[in-house]
Amino acid sequence: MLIDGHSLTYRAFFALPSDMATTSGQVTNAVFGFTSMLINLLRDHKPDNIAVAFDLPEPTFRHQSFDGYKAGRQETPDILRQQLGLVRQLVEALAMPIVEKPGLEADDVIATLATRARDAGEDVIVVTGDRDAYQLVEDPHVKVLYNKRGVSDYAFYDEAGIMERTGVAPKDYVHYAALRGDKSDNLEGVPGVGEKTAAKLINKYGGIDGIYAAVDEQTPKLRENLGNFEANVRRNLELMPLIRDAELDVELDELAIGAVDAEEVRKLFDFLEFRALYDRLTEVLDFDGGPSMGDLEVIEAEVTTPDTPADAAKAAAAISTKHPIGIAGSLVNGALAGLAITLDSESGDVLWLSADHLGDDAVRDELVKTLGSPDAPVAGHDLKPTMRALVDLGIDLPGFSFDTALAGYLLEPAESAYPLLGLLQRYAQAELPDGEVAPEGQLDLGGTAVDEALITARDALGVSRLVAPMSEALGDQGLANLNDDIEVPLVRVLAKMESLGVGVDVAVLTELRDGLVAECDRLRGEVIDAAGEDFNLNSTKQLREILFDKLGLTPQKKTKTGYSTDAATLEKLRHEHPMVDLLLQYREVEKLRSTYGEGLLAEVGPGDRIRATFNQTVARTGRLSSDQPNLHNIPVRSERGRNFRRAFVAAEGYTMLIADYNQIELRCIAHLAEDPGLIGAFEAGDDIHNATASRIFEVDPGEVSVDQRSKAKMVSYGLAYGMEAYGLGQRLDIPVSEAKVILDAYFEAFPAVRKYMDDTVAEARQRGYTETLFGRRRKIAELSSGNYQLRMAAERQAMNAGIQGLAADIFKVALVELDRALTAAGSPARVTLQVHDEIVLEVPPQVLDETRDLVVEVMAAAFDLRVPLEVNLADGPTWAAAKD
DNA sequence: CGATTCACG
DNA sequence: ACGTACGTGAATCGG
Repeated sequence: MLIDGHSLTYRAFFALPSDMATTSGQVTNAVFGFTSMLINLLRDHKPDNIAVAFDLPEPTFRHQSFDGYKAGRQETPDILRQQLGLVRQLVEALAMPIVEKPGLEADDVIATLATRARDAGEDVIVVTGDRDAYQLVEDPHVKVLYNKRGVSDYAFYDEAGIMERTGVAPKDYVHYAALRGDKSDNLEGVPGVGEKTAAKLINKYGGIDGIYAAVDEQTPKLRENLGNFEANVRRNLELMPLIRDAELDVELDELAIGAVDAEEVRKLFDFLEFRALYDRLTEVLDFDGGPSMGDLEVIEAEVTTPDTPADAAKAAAAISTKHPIGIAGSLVNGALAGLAITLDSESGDVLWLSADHLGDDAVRDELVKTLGSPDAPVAGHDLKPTMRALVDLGIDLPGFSFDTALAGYLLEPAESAYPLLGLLQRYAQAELPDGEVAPEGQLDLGGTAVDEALITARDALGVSRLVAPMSEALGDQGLANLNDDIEVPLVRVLAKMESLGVGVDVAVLTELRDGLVAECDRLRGEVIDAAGEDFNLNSTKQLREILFDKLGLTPQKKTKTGYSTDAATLEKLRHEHPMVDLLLQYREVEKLRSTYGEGLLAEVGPGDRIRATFNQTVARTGRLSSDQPNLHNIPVRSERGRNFRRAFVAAEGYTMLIADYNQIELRCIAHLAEDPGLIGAFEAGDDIHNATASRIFEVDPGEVSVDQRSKAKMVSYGLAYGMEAYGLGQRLDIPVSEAKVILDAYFEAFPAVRKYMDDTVAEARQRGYTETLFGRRRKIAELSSGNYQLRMAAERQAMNAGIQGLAADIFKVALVELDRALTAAGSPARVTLQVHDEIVLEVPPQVLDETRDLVVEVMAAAFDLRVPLEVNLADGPTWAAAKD
């Protein structure tokens, strides 16, 4: 068996997702795929002898044919090149001969070995994803196992197989391929000659010489093409035959599988975290590499359930604060039904406190002393909901120091969820037992079934086991500071914010809702009148039929399911029919009615306050997100929508203080790009859009028109997203050509910005991920995609990640520091909301002035950028106080 | 549950 | 020839 290591590794790389990586960040998709293929080959074909060949360029000078002829190939991505090294290590550890020679490609090595083996009367299987190998099948001893795609899709070709596949005999394959050319090797063939024509010509005339001897017999077009591109064909005919008589420093009888270095294999598979593959390997190769790595330790908890509150208090007092304390809460409607606390993570002792016990004052007092100590290293998995419930009980966790879900997010921000079980398998090689625990007569302990206690206890124990390995993984990736100094402290700040909630004036909200309901009904009637037919205005499908079929309006753009009816489209159709304008009004009012009117009212909780959730592990850039309800998209841009902010009110005896960063993302760009023009403008405190417009349009700052300023503003905003001329044109409603002129002028005026964008993309492509200044990583896999669309989208993500991510990191620091400063000052002011670059506080009017100073000071000092961080302030009885 | 639309930074 | 700005969450329709 002769394996083309290069070709199979390539195939594996492009077949498997490149976000497959070890906990320490090494991408492993190609090695994984190659290893899996290798194991299957050994299992299915049981070769007596084997060799793996790799490409090896000329060490000092470049071979003529290497340069020109491979020039069209895409450069090997870094994350693939690293893996080629790992594949070699793997093959070496498995004691399989590697055959290669400087200046030769793997397929030449294979051709030489195949020829020698054939001459020695051996049967040969060539395994490759390279079609050049077809030419080797001319002898019945040689067969090709051709990797069509992926890691398991092969075709096994003998002579007849090649005939069937290509239409020519293997001995004629080179002539056939010379006509067709080879795109992947950048060899052009003859235009208009494809699979069928090439086979027909070869079979009729025997070969290239025969074809050209009889070229006059062809149709005029074909004759012309054959004539014009004869040079291509002759060159291909020179380059395509594989070298069959290379001098190699191995003999056939050396190609045996040697003694496997069991320890080396074990170490390598361990590093690559190939547990399942290791088991598969031991099944096909006989060696003793120690116990299977697939065996996970099963974590079993020993639960202590105190009988009386007095016992519970005693147990709570005995909680040791020496080692990581894993805790897990059992929540019912946001309230604690029980709390599991690990006592000894080694032995598996876990204390279970039921809701009854938690409600006991003596128990609570002891918990405040132990768990509530700043020295208690409390850890949890997605602990914020539990923490919020504990805050409600008056128990704070100042020693809280680790959250496994949060750590999982920092290590892999692209995951959609971070289940504890998955983290245990991945980072601790352990799992929790499954199955029912108390099938009959479930003991009732303070309102919670005993199996709930056991399940929660296991979670707590699992957490305590994860702290060490996950801390190490964070350290390895340079994420320790981000975790310890920002994300973990932020959990407590957010828990407090969520627990407090934001005040709502239900009367105002109801009035708004009622007004919108009435207006919605009115507009619906008017739209239907104008349309001349009753239909469901909320159905885009029905609306499409009315607009484009019945009324014959001009379609603008298409979606997957038909013509679009979005606002940008309707805007353009306004003049074509009176119903369009009414429909736009309806859309606006209906959105406000349903999402904000009905939606917010449904979320109002005790004390007329809305308590949303601020998710810390959702946004892949490091931002927070908000749900139930989403308080990050309360209307502000339209007059009518802004009214909703009047319904968000300060509590009795408080006033609202709203602080937001001025242009934080643009400032991040200025800092990251180190653009002198941008930095200068911010340092001078200029109106940044005016200053930008002045530079783009080359007019004095005093002469900038309103139109120029708004264009500059749009460019600046689009910048952080990697906007292109087309997008700018769409948004400004100007021709793409004009948009391109503006964009070019921008990059002319701020050259460092373009350089930053280019460098960022290049670096991300090299490493496979982006990194913010704070070390926050985000994998971006598609940067090497062959799909243009995917690749461009990935580039925009890469450009945006560092900017949005830095702004998010700075904001989080500000939030943590502000909470700390307010606590240290014993201030009665409190944070009730955050919206990406805005912090909303409730402040007693007596301390308003000092709080304003404190907030500005803390926010401005959150991070030292090359430009100042400016903070805007506003205050008033409602959230609507802020006016921009 | 995917698709569409639209609210925010 | 195609598609075209990043990141979210909620409401609604319709298969």
